[in-house]
Amino acid sequence: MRTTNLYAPTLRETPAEAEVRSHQLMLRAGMIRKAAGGLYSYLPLAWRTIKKIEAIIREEMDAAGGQEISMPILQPAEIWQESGRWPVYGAEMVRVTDRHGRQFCLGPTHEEMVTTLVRDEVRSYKQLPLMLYQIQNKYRDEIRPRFGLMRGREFIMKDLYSFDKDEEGMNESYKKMYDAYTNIYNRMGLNFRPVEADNGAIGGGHSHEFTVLAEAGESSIAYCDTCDYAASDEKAELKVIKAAEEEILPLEKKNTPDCSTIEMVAEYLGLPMEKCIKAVAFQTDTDEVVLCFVRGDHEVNDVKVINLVEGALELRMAEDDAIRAVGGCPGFMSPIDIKEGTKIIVDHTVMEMYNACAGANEKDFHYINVNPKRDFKDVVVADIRMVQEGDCCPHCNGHMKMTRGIEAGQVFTLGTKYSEALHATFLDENGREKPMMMGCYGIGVGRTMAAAIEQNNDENGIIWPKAIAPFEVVVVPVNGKNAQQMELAEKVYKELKDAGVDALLDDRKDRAGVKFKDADLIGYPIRITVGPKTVEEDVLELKVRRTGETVTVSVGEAAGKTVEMLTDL
RNA sequence: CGGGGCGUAGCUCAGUUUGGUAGAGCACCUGGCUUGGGACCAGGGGGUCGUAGGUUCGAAUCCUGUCGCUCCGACCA
Repeated sequence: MRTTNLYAPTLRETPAEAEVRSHQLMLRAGMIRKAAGGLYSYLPLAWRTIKKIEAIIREEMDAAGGQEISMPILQPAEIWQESGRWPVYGAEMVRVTDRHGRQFCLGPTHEEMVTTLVRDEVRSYKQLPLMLYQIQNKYRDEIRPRFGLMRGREFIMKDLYSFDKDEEGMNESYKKMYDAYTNIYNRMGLNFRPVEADNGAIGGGHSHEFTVLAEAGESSIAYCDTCDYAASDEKAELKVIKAAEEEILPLEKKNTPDCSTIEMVAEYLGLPMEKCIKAVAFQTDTDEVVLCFVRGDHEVNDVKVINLVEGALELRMAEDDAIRAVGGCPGFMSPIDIKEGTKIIVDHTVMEMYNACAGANEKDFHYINVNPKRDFKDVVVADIRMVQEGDCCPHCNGHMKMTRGIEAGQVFTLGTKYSEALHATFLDENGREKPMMMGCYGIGVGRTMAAAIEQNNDENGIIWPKAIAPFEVVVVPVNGKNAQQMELAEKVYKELKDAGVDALLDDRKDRAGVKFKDADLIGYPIRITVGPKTVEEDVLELKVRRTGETVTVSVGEAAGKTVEMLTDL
């Protein structure tokens, strides 16, 4: 490919609409252009990278036993009604009506489609396991599309669905996909972590998010500095923290005027925050009040709370009246003296505290010498706190660190949620009808590209990992109007192509600076410069984008040396 | 959907406070000159100032509606 024949309009300045690095750089490098909010055209450079990412995904999916298919994007409402998701999916689903008044949607995901595809053909356990995947556009009418390709309304996604005859098989399929994903992200050269994730409403089973580590990431993850434990902050398990044993003192009420926050109480009474008990009151979607208590220096993790409250789908902060109705006093709450039957959840670390301070359920009063084991009645004890940097790892003696990441892929087991709803059943060895055990495994392709840029850039532009670079090497003749330089550049370019290198020749007649700036911006892993010295002394320069390292070789050695350097990158 | 910000040339933005002939840099076209890090000189093309209405002798500028973009929040791959 030659630059004069490549549609890659680079921008010297950063368009105002782009906030994050990957978005800015993709626009500047002439990779993408916006059609409307959350909708983008992929120009040749971006599309080459997308195809390289897809190729890696395909190889690993196929190697793991997956078979590629393609299912409709436009999907009939019926199958969604059958699974029960037509009404619940909400405004996020793009719905369309055809000329006959039939309803359809643009698929936000393909569980219904693939399950109905399989149920009509698979009858016997002998036809299982089965793994089908596709790389397809998906549609979600996001409330707020943002960050360029990171959160669009139309996005490219690889989705694989596994069908097994039993749980054991499903777990095997899960393991295969987990390993395949690990290979995929390793091959792309990305720094990532498989992170234990909360799969909330989707139901039990395993779930990992493959998170590319980057500061601009939307998800906050916690990982152990010693073992390989990593989890989303919402999911991270926490050990009980034992407090030093103390003599148990009698409960005492203290006047604490206007001390409605932990900081104020702690300061007023001269106690450290970890001697106080923090109260947070929630109300469920059915208006049940749930009182939660954690140590003063901790935070409540509402996802853990939701999972503990039967039937609750969401929580909001409780209204003051609702708190009073169960005997609590906003700002001065404790589990003591709360109306019987009220749901009270106490973090397991709180139960280990001695002579702590907690609200007295009366305005401007707190109790001191609260001893939860003695004083708390009818409470649920559980892990409900949010992980913090420095917490002990639940699996080893290490400590937790926090970082941010971009969720680029996710794997989870579905069990029989869709196979039951859509009657995807088979006959087992004993002739009994059973629903298939399913799993689903997604990779956001465009998001992965954005994540790669987010993780690999500097002030001059993108620094592509070679496996997904739009071109591996760019050959730049310093003076495009100098026939001798052009001739040598052509020669090097041809030798690179012959050696199997994915090369680009910058044959523009622009000044050298323009071509160098573009090369840095677009981020080709290696740049080969052909200049006057090449003509006069038979030497040219190979420059590594990431390190800035340059080596000088003869024209004849160029292709061989490039191949060698690419191998080491 | 709640809360901020912004819509003026292809891009980045000035001009809006205090109403009076539409601006700059970059990009683009022509010619010259130049060629190892986004040159230089000369000439040129390009905007119903998002849109609809109102106030005014006169509106990019003031008022109202509306559309779009963007950031934060709730939601999510």
